Amino acid sequence: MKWTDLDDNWCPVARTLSLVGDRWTLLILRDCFLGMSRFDQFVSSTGATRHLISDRLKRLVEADILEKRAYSERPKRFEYVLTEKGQEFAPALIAFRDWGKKHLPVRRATQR
Amino acid sequence: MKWTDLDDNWCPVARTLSLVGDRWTLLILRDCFLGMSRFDQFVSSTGATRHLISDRLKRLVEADILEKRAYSERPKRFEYVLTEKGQEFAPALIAFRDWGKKHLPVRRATQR
DNA sequence: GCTCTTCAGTTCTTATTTGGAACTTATGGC
DNA sequence: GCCATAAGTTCCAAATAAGAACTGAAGAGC
Repeated sequence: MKWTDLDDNWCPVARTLSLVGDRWTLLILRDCFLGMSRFDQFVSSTGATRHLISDRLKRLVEADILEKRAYSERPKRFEYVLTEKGQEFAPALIAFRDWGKKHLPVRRATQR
Repeated sequence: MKWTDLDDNWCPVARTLSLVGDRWTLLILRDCFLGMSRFDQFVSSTGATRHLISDRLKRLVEADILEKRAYSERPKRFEYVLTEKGQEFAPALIAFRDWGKKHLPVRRATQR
């Protein structure tokens, strides 16, 4: 079964996962909440390949979670900003952050 | 970059994702919160392959999010139950559920 | 005893997705 | 003319997942 097949699952958690339940997608959203909006920012911040970022941004725009808009006409340059639907995803990321802070402390250099 | 490389990222969201930022892992956790605990239950409930479930359960046990314990000695049978660390992941799933309920309504048969 | 069923996996081969790096296109600056 | 920047796309190799069949231990029914 493919993960996109979850999009009409009875469970709202599964439907949500079919759309954003992927590390890179969630990292892109995190970046948006941190104020980033441009392609190359996402690439360097997440460490994902350009290919992946390109694909995930397309999905997010299609799902109306991000909006792609031109901030420059010549040369053509775009930025991605959270829609209201996207903004409302904040509680999920906050829950991830809090859980990570509590249960996954950063390992120190001495422990590596 | 591989996703497991996120485990010592400065960002708690990224660290959390390196552990559970994968659809099947999150679906397994959802099932645990719904009261499921056995291998075949996870397989049929999530629709993932047995291979995947096997792999993800191993990770979750290793991360101390689930505990594997025998509920029968002869024949050997196991169940997987949430640890306290796992229990505390609930807010994230609740956020996913609420967002999905609000923004991703189930499509009806007539629309397919 | 023999066959069927359940559970908790493992193994196998094939298909899909990712990773990594280079290339493209449009423009601006020096 | 040459280099840089932004936002992608293209290519091939490597890693991961899909799907189905197989294993092993035991119990239930006949």
